[in-house]
Amino acid sequence: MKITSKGRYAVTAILDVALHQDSGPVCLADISERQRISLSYLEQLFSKLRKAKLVDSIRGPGGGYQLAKAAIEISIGAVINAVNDSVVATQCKGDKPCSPEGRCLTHSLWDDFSVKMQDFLDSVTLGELMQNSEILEISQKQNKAQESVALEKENEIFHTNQLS
Amino acid sequence: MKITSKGRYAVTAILDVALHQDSGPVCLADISERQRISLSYLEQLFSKLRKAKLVDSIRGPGGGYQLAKAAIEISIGAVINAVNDSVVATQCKGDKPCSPEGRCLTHSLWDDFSVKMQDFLDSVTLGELMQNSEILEISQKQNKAQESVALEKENEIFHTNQLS
DNA sequence: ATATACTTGACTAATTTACTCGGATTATGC
DNA sequence: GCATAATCCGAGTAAATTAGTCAAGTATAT
Repeated sequence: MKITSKGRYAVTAILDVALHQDSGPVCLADISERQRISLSYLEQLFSKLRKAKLVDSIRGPGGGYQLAKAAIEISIGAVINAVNDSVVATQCKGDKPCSPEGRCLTHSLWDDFSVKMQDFLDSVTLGELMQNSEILEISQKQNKAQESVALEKENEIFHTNQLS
Repeated sequence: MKITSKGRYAVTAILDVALHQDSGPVCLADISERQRISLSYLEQLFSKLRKAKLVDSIRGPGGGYQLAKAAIEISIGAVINAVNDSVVATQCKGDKPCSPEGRCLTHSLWDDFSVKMQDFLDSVTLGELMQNSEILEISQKQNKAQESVALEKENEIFHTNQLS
């Protein structure tokens, strides 16, 4: 399990698909422009996302990518695993302990943690993030609406409501 | 926030200190031998761990490193952050939205996730991992004890208990 | 047909990782 | 005080990874 900017690119890119697929397949050129990720790099990432069955591709004009399942069923962990090359599994496993005293123990401790982290990453889904954001966005819009109303009343409330 | 094998090296190394510091300061040469990490690389890692006030150093013969606080107060997140160079913060923050439509939104979604992950990493401590492992170790010893008993009975139970 | 868009593979600059080397500093025990 | 054990420190480097380019395809809608 590795988490680098490559994973961030993949997650933001697939999130872009999730956010825009209502109006049909999302093509990489659009994602490239919106997210400022190079087209060729997106091609590499989506090739892996497709092989991991996280997105479906539609070729030809008007084509692009769609989520292969509901956003709530796609975990961040799956996206990140998809774009990272399979780990070399340099750690020893439970069955074949590695020789130097103390090493196997720390390995198993790291494995403990590794499993916890994987569980965490698998528990967060694109859908969940999108929901949070919608709430956030709505509340921001509400704030803005209130703000413009508030501006008119500014002088009246300015000194009476500093703590909100 | 980045999670790579560098972080794993740091965590296993500081875990090694935690596991062996009962008998005085733990020197890097011992960690190097036990964990098969090059001495010079350990020096770099512990330089950062020390600057992050996660370990204390004792120089001279018989010296080495000790945890700067209780294992239960040292989070995996702190260890990983300590050894990774400070992130360039290429993402836009809430106050200064980045221009292309859709980009800022996906950035804030990623930030949502980033905060969740940081919280998770901060919630797991060295002490917690060590406790789990002690339980694991004890249960393994018990298993081994049972196994040697079981070996004597092997022929009797071999065909009657395949599914356990 | 033709333009659109995915598909694939080879190649590359920049960055990071993991490591080496050489030395300097500090503390201990004889 | 001197050898030794250990941390400190910085420069340098080969290998790996990242992020990207380029070029040649294939499938499909109009």
